[in-house]
Amino acid sequence: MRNYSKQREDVLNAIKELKNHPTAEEIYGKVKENNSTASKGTVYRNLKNLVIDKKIIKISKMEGPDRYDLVNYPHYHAICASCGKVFDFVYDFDVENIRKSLKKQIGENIDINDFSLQILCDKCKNKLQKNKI
Amino acid sequence: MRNYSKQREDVLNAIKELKNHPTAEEIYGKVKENNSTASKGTVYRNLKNLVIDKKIIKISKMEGPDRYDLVNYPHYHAICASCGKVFDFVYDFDVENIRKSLKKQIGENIDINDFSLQILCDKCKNKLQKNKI
DNA sequence: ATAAAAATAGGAATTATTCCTATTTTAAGG
DNA sequence: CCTTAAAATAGGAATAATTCCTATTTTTAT
Repeated sequence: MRNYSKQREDVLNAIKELKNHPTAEEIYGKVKENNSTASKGTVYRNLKNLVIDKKIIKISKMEGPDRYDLVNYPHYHAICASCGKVFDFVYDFDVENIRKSLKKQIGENIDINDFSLQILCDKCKNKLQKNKI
Repeated sequence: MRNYSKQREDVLNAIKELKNHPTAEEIYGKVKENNSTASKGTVYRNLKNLVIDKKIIKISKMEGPDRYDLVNYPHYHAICASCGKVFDFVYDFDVENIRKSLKKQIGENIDINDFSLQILCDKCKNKLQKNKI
């Protein structure tokens, strides 16, 4: 594993400090607050690299910018399609079996980095019911 | 269930015609090609509504705009964090059990609309190995 | 020590998404 | 069938998010 550049560490540290799924913009802000030289391009590049390296994952919602979260303990995200609320949860997915199944279907021995669930939360379910959407 | 507006159907039809995970822009293009009056705002609004209604799902990658796919048969998506390649796959997730687990953890009886996997495909794994990233 | 490869700064350029207002359409009630 | 309120839309401006570009710096490999 190649050593992280100063800037990549700055990005990772910013996420650690921010907590609660910051956006790229918020991360860039924190990075600058910490007097890192990292430019916006560098932040985006390193967010991608950190995702590839499984240090962080990206959380995408139906609205607003993408968000990022540390991979510090094994948890996943369930994201409401309607209101965008993100629920952290733990679950023991049978990763090995899923990987085998994928191997069979696509012929590749991929690595599984993350699961995410798109859901409808109670509040939104009720509201949609009421509005008959 | 409220009837779909003409425009919402136009958006859904555009996705059906396009196949292969079109972007909002591509969908808007197709919608216009089909002489729908739908504006861009309408396309985005209805993409969200169609996701909430489980007619389509959104696919988010590490780069490029979000993409959409029909929920026509039960399949999920595994997305390479590095190259963005999307693999369709079928898997029998134990939805009921996952839902129960979520109920216990977050106290809500959410609906699960979709699963998605963030992965590293073989090609990218090898390239990263080679480059020691 | 040196050359090649990779990463960065700085910010411009582009692209994606949201938002706004006036208008039109739909739903509900009498 | 009217009437009114709520919801959805058109059109496009405004905003926000992301990518891209060039010159420079840093790292890696030899």
